[in-house]
Amino acid sequence: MVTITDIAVALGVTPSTVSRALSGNPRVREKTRLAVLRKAEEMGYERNILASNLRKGRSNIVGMVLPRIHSEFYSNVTGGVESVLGQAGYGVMICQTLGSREAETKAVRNLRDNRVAGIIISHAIEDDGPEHLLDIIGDTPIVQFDRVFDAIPGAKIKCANFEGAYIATKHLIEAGYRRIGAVAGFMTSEAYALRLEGYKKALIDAALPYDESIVYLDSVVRETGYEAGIKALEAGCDALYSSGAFSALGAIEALKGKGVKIPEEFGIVGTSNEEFTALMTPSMSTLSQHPFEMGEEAARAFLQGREDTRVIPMELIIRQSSNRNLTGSKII
Amino acid sequence: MVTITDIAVALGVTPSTVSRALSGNPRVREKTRLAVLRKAEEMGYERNILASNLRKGRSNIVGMVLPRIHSEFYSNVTGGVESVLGQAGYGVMICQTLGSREAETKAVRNLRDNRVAGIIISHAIEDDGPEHLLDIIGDTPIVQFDRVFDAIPGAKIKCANFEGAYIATKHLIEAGYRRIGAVAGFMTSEAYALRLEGYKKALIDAALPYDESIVYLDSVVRETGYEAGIKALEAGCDALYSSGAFSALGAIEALKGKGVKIPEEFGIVGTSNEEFTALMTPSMSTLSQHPFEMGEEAARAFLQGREDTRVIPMELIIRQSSNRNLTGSKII
DNA sequence: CTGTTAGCGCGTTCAA
DNA sequence: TTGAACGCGCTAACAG
Repeated sequence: MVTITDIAVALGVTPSTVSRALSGNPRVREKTRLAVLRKAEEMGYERNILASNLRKGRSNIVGMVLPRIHSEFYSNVTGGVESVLGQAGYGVMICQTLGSREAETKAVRNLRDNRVAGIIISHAIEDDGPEHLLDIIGDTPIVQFDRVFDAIPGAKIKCANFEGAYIATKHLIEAGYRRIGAVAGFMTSEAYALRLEGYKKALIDAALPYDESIVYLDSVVRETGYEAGIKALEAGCDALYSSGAFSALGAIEALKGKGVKIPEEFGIVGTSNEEFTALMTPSMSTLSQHPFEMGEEAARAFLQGREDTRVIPMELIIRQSSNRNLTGSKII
Repeated sequence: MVTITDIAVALGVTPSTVSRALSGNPRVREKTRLAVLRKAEEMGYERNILASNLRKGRSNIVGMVLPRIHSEFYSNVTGGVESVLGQAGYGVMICQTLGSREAETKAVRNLRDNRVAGIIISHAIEDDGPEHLLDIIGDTPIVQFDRVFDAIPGAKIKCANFEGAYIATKHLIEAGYRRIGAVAGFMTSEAYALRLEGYKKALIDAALPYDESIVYLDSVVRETGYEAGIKALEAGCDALYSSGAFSALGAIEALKGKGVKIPEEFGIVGTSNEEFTALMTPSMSTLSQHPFEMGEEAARAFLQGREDTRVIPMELIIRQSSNRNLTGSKII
């Protein structure tokens, strides 16, 4: 394994000069720089990043902490992060928490011990606050996305949850639905709480009543969506906005099972543009969170050392499940 | 930041002893070991992995090289890898190649420079051989999965491509279909070539003719699947086995567009149990590759230093798209 | 612009 | 069973 010292002796200079030339330090003559580069190439030199990391006290790796990697949303965010950070010469190390606060704590501590250059994190669903992290992150730059805690310093990338739910609900209203329920998720999550607010605001702006009896607060999975669909029907609803995609799927299945025609008799919009939403029958209208772009943005926030909060707009993708009497919106 | 030297002075011993005690070296008195451990705990010592890595010449990170992370298959493999390696104290660093040989070469070189403990890789679709990697992997342990090259030493995790395509085709035959075409993919990929062989064998075993005119050699994407569906219909087929899921989707769309009833008039089985296959209408029968298990197996191969080849069975999941006259198979 | 000096923190010799 | 000493390879401060 050839080192900078080898190059240095071969060239009759010191390791410092070689190091400078290799790392693009301007305090080195152009001629020397070229000579070093050529010699390094010639001798098949490969920088020992481990040594470099130790010397600098920081690794060239950014840790990503997320509930799970095998999900449409998280895998796309990760893809976006990797594409930007890889370009910039950083490695991306992933850690799954499976929604457990304990696993998240362990992952962050492990990353801290690895002296990672930064951490990009979306908090575990179990988290009800940032206390378990505050004392272990130290001075590691941290970028939060999607599920964020304001009490943790650093950049934050959020979805436009309020605005998204607002335009989704508004779209249902414009399509002529009048009694619109919501599969809203747990209010311990800021994201879900904001979506519910957006839904509420859209109703109020349209002078429609906000009725808590048709707002279903539960996890946004297929089963609870199914139940919500049944209940909404019994409650006389003609539409549902769902804060999840799988819960919207469950609702559609429930309604189809009851022989209800979608979108003629009942309209549905889900959240999160999972692949299946475009391929099912009827295809599902959804709010896309642009996960890949969120990942890119998170990576850029890290690279630029930003500390601000950015909001990524949601995009309403209108498909069959709500496409009745359409008035001037985007169809895909 | 507290170091082993800090602990050593606090205890009146040398850093060597502390190092030994901490790393479980037996050449240290039990009493001393306990004292060191307690002191380390008390002082909030965290081992500097960077220094440890440099000293050992190897990092505690395993690199994963794959075409892209945002796919059902790869994200699940990655999930499996991370869950096993995370447990074992390794970090998982991901690198996307987007199918480019050049990007793959760069990624592997980068991992080598990072002195990773090992590499888990599925080759880029552009790769037509392992030449670009042979001279840069050095002595890094390498585990290949799915798209593998036998010329690269080390463990290999393959799908049971031949057997999977065989049982899928056999299932179509047993369901009563008689002229079964294939959307077969490019033969430059061993995986696709083996699937075609399995398809062929099933036909021959059932005394059905193997007809090259209804074998469509093209990429297995939605568009080519659509075209294959049209052509298969014109060629008088009553079923298709597809080596991809999206190509099978395209074929189903083509047939539905032509008013062909599925599965009554036409049967389809796809490969790769993408989430949407269960949720579309009609739901698609598929071969599941068990990607999560493949990832776990790849990780274990690395941990155990294995060099063998293991084959993960495919599972036929029978859904609506081929569920006609069913004779004793599993339905989900 | 280049050299000198001095570690980063740990693990592993060798010697006691 | 412990200590002393060294160096993994690189970078940064300081000096010239």
